[in-house]
Amino acid sequence: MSKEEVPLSGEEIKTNFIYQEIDKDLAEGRNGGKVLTRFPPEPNGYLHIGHAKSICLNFGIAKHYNSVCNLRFDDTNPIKEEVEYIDSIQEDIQWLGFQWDGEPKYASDYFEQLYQWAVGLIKKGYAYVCDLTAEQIAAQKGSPTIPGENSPYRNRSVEENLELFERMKNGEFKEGEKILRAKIDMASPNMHMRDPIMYRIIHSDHHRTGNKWCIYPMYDFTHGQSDFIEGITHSICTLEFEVHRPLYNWFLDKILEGEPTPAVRTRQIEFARLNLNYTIMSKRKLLELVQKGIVSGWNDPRMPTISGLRRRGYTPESIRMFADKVGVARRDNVIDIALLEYCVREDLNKKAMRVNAVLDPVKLIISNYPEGKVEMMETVNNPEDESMGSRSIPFSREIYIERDDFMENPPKKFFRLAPGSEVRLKSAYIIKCEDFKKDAEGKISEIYCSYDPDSRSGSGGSERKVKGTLHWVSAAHAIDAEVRLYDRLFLDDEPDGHKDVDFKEFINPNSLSILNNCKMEPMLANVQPLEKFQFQRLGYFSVDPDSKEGKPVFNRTVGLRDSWTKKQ
RNA sequence: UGUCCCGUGGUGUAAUGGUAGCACAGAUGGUUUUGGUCCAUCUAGUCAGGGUUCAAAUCCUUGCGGGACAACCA
Repeated sequence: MSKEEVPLSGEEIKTNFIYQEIDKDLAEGRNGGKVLTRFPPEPNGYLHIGHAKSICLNFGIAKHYNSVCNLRFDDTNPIKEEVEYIDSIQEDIQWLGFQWDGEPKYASDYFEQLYQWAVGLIKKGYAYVCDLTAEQIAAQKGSPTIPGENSPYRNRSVEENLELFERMKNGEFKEGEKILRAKIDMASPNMHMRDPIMYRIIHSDHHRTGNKWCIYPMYDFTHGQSDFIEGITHSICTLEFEVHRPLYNWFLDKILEGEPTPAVRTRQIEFARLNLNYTIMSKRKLLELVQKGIVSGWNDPRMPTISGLRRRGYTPESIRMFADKVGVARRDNVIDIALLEYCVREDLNKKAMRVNAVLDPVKLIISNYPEGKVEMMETVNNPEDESMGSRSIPFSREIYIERDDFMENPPKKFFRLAPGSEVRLKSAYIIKCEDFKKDAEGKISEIYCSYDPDSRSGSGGSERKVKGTLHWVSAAHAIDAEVRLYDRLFLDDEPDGHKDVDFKEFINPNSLSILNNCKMEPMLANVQPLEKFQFQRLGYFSVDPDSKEGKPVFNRTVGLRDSWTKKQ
């Protein structure tokens, strides 16, 4: 693939094993040549970059095979699920650039059908009501190496099971008093086949069905059937569900026993979930960060959530590019966060307007430049994209430059400003440092320079080469702005990989630093939330929604690649 | 002492019995009015042993290593 063709999900040739499996199914004539996928989040948290991988995969497959992808909320546990999450999930998927087929679907839409199937399984002798407590069930379940024991309720008559299940549905029992279990094999080497629970009693209102139900189906008795109802051909999920696959197939087999062969029979295919170094991906732990106020919310720019990345300044294109580059396979993986950063730089390099912003300003006075004079300097908006044109920026006698760009005693390869040295002011003149002043604490307070009037950018005399080029803003014209710099949230490359240390122990105390005295060129007074810029020589920055009229707030998405500080 | 899955450069991912390739990361040089971009070059890999074959990363086998599974979560 050439550099010109930015790979986007579903738009280029796929080589991962899932596509190969689908091709195989198609070649064998399965499912009448149809392909239909689904993305099935539980609405119990915000989507994160790991979900983005799954979204790109499922929607990408649909697109590749000229089909569609369903969005289905797996909402079988009213205790954990909230409408806020349903809304955020839809927003995030659409922002990523994908659209599900028709209306969003809900597992709860199928509660009635699921109930009927459960009754059917009881009648066929494949399910029974069990009175054991959670503790008793755990005790008689055995372990991976020790077979379990049968429940004393395992051989209740069909009639009794039917009556009891009906009474469970009618709310005649307390939570935990009774459950419906599948009758499979308590000695199975697969723990999930040891008479798994199909229904439990929960006396909580459900966000969609209200108080209609007080029994709720478990994941295993819901997911495969929901796929089946929707005609999903390939049910793609992560590796930890692999051991559920026999059960997924068992329920469908038993439900379909005695029925005509269906046109579509879903196949579950598992792939390895995404892991990122220096990052946690567990929804439970992300929720903990939110609830304990360690971050400002699910969309804190340090969070690996889609909404966090969006606020940080990531683009949908960059995230899709990332999803393509990490690939899809079955081996455990830990992706270097540098790849994510590469992707957003790659995207923004082509799109972002270059502007001048000085984050840590120090005043520089050009002694031989006339007081009160203002020149408008032409500067190109994006050297990577001529069509973005150019603009004018004001230049005057007093400017701000970056404190880092001056050193009193520079090392040999320092190309910036130092006593007696010359630098180019980007899009303006070459200046020479003549003197500087320090305050009482020994901090540089002012720098004095002379300029070469023949060196104006674009003029004949501008050919002269100097080693360094600095960004700057005219002091009289600069606007004030706030900039938020982010560093990784965790100092350990695998924060939740330590058995004896809680992941919160690794939180980086300096993951956020706020700069309040930044000086920027005038055009940045009027910006819209999520607008993106390259601050010349610094990095990519995105306008935060906290911005106020005349006082913008910028989030640093990612710094530019920097081969200078690396050398230090 | 169980069942299942997985082992390709530092990190990912291709090669599906026929030249181990690509990307990120790292290093070096060139261009440059961003120490950015771009360009060029380099570093570095098939977990180990045995077998099948003209030929094995690929098939078989035995080890070794990693992971998943014992929620009325999904």
